[in-house]
Amino acid sequence: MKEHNCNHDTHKIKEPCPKNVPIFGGLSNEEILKVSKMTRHIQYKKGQMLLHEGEKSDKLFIVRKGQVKVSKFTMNGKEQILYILTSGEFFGELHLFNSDEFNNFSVYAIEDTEICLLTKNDLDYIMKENPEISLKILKAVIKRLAHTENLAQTLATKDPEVRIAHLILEFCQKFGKEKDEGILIELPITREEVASYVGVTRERISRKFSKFENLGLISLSGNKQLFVRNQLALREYIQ
Amino acid sequence: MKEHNCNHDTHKIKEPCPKNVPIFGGLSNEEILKVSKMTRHIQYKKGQMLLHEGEKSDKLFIVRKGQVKVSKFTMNGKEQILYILTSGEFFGELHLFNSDEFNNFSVYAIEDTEICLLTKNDLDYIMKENPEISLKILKAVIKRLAHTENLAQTLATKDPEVRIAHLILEFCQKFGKEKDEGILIELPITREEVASYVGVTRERISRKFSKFENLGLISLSGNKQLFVRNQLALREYIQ
DNA sequence: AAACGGATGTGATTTACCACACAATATCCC
DNA sequence: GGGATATTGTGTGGTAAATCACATCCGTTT
Repeated sequence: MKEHNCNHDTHKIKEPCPKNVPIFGGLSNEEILKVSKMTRHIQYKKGQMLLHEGEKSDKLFIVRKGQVKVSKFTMNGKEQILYILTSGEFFGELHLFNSDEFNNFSVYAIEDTEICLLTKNDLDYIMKENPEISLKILKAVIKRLAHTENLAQTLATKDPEVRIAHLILEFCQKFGKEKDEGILIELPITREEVASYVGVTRERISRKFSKFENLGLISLSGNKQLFVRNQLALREYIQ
Repeated sequence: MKEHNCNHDTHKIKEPCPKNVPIFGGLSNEEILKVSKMTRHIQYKKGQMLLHEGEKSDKLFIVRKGQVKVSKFTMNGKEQILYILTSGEFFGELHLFNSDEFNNFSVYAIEDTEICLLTKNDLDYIMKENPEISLKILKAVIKRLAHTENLAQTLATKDPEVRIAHLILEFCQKFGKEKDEGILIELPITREEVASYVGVTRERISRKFSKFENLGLISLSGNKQLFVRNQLALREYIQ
C-alpha cells in the first residue's frame, strides 16, 4: 500500500487525478491542480480491503485506476455485492455527509487499484469554493440511488433466471466491448461473486450460464470471458 | 384532488409547508414564506397515484401530511415497495436533477395525503439563493441511499424469516410508539403490501407472523396493529 | 511443460417456498 | 348494529433452488 501525493510525477502518473473524475468536471485547470494537491494517493493490491462496514471514515475515496467491489455481509457470512466501481467513481460519502452514521458497507479491491483520498475538511473547502461541485455530487448520488433501487427490484424478482439475465445486460453496459458479432464482457469477478451480486448460489450461476449458452444467447470462453451473441434476444427472453 | 397554494389559509392549514420539511430547516421565517409562496398544494385520496414509473416529471414532491408508498413493478406485475414516505420527506428528485432520466418508480397514496409541489425552476432558484439547501438535499439522498442498500441486502438474504424480522425492526424505528411493555406499530399497509416490501408472498407473511406470535416475540390485534413485546429477542432471533 | 491449487461444473438429495383453493376474519359502509 | 366486501389465515401438492459431494477445468507458478 504505497502512498504519495496525487500530483506526484513519479509512478508513471501523468496527469492529476481529478482530471478524469466526473464530479470535478467543469473545474478550471488551475482549480484541478489545487484539488489534486489536496488528494492523497494510495495503491491497493487485488483482494485488499479499503473500507470496513460499521467503522467510521471521514474520507472520500475516488477510484483512479482499477476496480473495487462494494459489499455487505449477512450474519451468516453471505456476501451481497452492491456495486462494482471503476475509474472516476467515488464512495465513502455516507459518513462524510452524515457524521453520525457508520460506513454502510465494506469495499475490496478486485484488481490492483489506485485510490485518491480527500479528507472531509478538504472536500468542504472545495465545495465552498465551487458550489457547483456539491450539485455534481448530488447528481451522482441520485443516479446511484436509482441503480440501487433497480438492484432491489431485481433481487425482489423471484426468478433467478431473470435476475441473471439482468446482470448480463447490466455488464454489457458497464464492461461490454463491441465486437464483430456481439459484445465481449471481460468479467472482473468470479462466478462466486457473480452469485453474490444476483443473490443466488454459485452452482445456479453455472447451470443458468450453460442454459443460456445452449440457447445460443451467450458463449463462454475460460472463466473470465463472456460473449453476448444476441443482446436483444436476451432482453426479450426475460420479458 | 384539490389544489391550492401552500400558504393558503383555508383548509385548516395553519403554517406554511416548508416549516416542517427537514431540507428547508435553517431557513429564516422570511425565506420560508418565500418558498411557501412558490409551492403548489395538492390533496390525494387513499389509493390514488401520484407518479408513474417511466414518465417524466420535473417537480419535487414533498409529503406534507399522510403517507405514500414508492414502488416498482416487475414484468409479471409483482410489486416491490422501495420506501414508505411520511410528512417532511420528498421524492421525484431523479428527473429533477438528471433531466435525461425517467421516473424510476411509481408512487401511490396509502392514506389521504397532502403534497407540496415545487417546480424545477423554483427549486433551482431556491438552491441558488440558499446554497446550503442543496447540501441538505444531498444529505437526505445519501441517507436514503443507505436505506436502499440495506433493503437490497435484506432482499438478498435468502431466509424470509430473517427478512420479515428485519422489516418489523425497521417499522419499530419508523412507526413504533413506546408503550408500557413493548412497542406498538400501527401498520400503514396491508399484509399484501408487507409481502411486497420484503419480497415474499402474502401467505408467508401470515405464517411467519403467527410463528413469531407463538414464540412470544410479537402479538397481533386486528390487521393493522402489531405489538412488539421484545425487540431485543427479535433482534437476537435473526442472528 | 508439468504440477499444483483454486475455481467451476455436475449429479443426487433435501428443503421450503410458491401457488392454488377455500375458510375465517376484519373492516367498511349504510 | 348488521350485512357486504375486502383482507387474512390455513391446508395441500408441486417444484425449483439450496445444499452437499465430488469431478473437472483453468490459470498460475516453477
